[in-house]
Amino acid sequence: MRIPAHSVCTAIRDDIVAGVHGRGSRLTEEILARRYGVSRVPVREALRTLEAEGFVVTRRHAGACVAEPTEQEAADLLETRTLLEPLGASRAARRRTEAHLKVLRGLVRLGQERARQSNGEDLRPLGGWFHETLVRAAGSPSLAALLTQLRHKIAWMYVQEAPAGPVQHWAEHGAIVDAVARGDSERARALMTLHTERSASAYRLRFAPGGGLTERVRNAQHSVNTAGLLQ
Amino acid sequence: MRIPAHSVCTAIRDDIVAGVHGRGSRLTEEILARRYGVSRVPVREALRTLEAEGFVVTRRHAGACVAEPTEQEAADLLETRTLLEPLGASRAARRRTEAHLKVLRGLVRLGQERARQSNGEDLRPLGGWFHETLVRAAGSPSLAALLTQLRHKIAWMYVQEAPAGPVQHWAEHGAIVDAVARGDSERARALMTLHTERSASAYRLRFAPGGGLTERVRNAQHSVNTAGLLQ
DNA sequence: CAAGCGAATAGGGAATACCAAAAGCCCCGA
DNA sequence: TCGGGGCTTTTGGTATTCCCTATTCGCTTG
Repeated sequence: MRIPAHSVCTAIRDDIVAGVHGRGSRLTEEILARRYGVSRVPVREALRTLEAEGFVVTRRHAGACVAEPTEQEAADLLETRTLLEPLGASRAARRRTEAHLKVLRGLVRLGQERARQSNGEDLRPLGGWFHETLVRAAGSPSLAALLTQLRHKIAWMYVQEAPAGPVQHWAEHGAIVDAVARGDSERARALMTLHTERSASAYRLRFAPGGGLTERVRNAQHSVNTAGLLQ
Repeated sequence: MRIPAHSVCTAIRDDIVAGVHGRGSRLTEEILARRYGVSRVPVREALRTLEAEGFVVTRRHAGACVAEPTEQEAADLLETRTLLEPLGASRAARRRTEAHLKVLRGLVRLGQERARQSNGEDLRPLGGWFHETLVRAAGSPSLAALLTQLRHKIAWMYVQEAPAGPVQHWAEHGAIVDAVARGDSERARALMTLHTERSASAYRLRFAPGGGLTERVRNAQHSVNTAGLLQ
């Protein structure tokens, strides 16, 4: 599986989010390098980036492991998003361009259509794109980076159940875009607050809600992962 | 100036915040390596980290430059902090340990003392330590990392004027710690909201508020920096 | 037999050398 | 004066090497 070296970071992150590298599993530079078909240096750079993003933890001379966020951290993640997403919406209402509006309206149109017909899984990525473009319309790269990181982590720790009312869900998206189009930043913020609070209930923790995995099981999983990497 | 290679990242970040590497100035790997007395590899890793943190921007095959945040981004930074700091306070109220409380009370005691006597600059770091320990008491490493990054960036882009009423300022700190000690998360959040909103007015943008520096001046500064690096 | 200590090993941290490719520049010519 | 082409600089990436530390396994000893 040879991968362009400059996107090793994305590849590893995706694999972590997808569960290929399990929580707490060891990330050996040599093995990663072979797995993605690059040398150790790009791997190390990627690991530094992922460490800064909070996906891996490193101890000096002891290498990198996939992080093991607690239930508390996972909860904070959702709450952080419910705080920042409205900020993005309000900023977007002030700074959006016509091009942004066009894309947003297209996404909403598509989403509402599909929500009415197929309540299937194919509108999950649409929701992601919607929020992604919205925060980009806010014209603040750092805020956008923050929120995309948050979404990545949330996708990692939570499994998003099919939203209870997809039509309602996308109606809210539409209302937000309307407020953004009118430049009504306060209404956009309020609507987004409601929206994120409502959709937060559709997220369920991925790992055992009780107390996490035992050491025995963790080590077993680790062996499995290592074996898989060596194939 | 030989520096342990594993802290090159911190060194560069500190230099950026301190203004040694000016906004938009070029960061050549070779020069950085010589400046900090390490080889290119640690420098490259550090640059990846700093890129993830938003302090530098890189274009493929065109190297790294110190970022040039717009006025908008700077404003968003302050607003983001006023949103996240209260979250940290409320979490701290639920999760703080006795050890945390002890340190916080000590800091407040010290700060209030110095605020009464010398309204000088020596209580600036105290404020930083206070907020730092408070967010660590929240027991959420990711939230703590987020807020420390925010503080670094704010220190980079803003010059903090001596707070108008240091006594009042530290009285608010005391009230927050009291709420945290009682486990009253909602009151801690509310107090912190007030506190951050109030202190936000003490920050003034570092760079020219009009339209930034001209290309001419920027290049001149760049030469100066380069000369300084080569000494 | 248990517990603790020490040696062996594996893996990360770092330096160095080297190459390819892309970007930026500088100069020359139209 | 402006545009294009070649040259140089610098980055991206690989390979190799050395050193150092954490871990682990086994041995010794109580």
